[in-house]
Amino acid sequence: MTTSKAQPDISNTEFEVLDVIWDSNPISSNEVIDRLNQHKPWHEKTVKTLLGRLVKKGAISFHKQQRQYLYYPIIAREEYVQAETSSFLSRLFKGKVAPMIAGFANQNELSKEDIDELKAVIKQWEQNND
Amino acid sequence: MTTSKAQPDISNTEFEVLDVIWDSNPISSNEVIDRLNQHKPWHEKTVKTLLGRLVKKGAISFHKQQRQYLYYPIIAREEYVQAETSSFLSRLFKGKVAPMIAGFANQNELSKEDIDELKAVIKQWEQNND
DNA sequence: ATATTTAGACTACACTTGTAATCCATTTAA
DNA sequence: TTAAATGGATTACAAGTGTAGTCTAAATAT
Repeated sequence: MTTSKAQPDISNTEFEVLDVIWDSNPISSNEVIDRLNQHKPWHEKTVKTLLGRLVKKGAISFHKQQRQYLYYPIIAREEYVQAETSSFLSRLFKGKVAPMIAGFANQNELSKEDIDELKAVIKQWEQNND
Repeated sequence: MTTSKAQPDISNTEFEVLDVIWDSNPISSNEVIDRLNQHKPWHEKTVKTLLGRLVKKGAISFHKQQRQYLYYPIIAREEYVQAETSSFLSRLFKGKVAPMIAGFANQNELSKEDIDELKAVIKQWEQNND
């Protein structure tokens, strides 16, 4: 059975923070800040606000280590990503994957590698559904 | 050459309105309202607000027919959809399509039909890139 | 032991978004 | 020809978002 929980609404910036936490956890706010700052010049306070919002939304939680918090995810990346993907596909492509790939192909955004990978995914699917 | 314009940020509700306009245009606000209301119970005023916002954002425009406006899209659906797709894929799948499909497959969300369609897309791609 | 730094909590504030209501000038109906 | 309806413009307003600043208590440095 496929259990699908309603995901809380996670904003774009919140997602970037969450992604760091998915990547490595438990993790302190400072570590999150450091990692983010390799790419984004976000103020420390900003990141902390986002951490707080993610906690409030139930996307992450933490346990205390002395005075600091160590954060960890509550929702799984796979689940979240799958839910987002489904809603994305249904919004823009009536829920069908092939038209999305086709649109991509038309824009010349598919490489030989992508094609090979797609073939592998298909082969895998066929093995599981013979 | 692939010309990619920066798309204005279009909200979820705005997108639904825009989608009606893509579907049939030029179109009056009343027609938009009627079509939307086959699925969404949005107040007339709400839809008009959204039309106004879309105009302000440069996504649509209109010409007057007496006292009414007839709206038409400025940005093309294909372009918009492609831009959204790229940003979606880069956010969640490092820009690669195959992992997205794979995730879908793992959730048992791929039907035989989807697979056949994907194969067709691949075959098409290969013909264009021999 | 005091001064300073630090961690998190709370507050701020403009902008966007969803969801209309009100205002005003025409059209249209009575 | 006066009243009502209609179309668009303007205004409203709470919740969410991006982006911090301030407050407060604890830890650390001097």
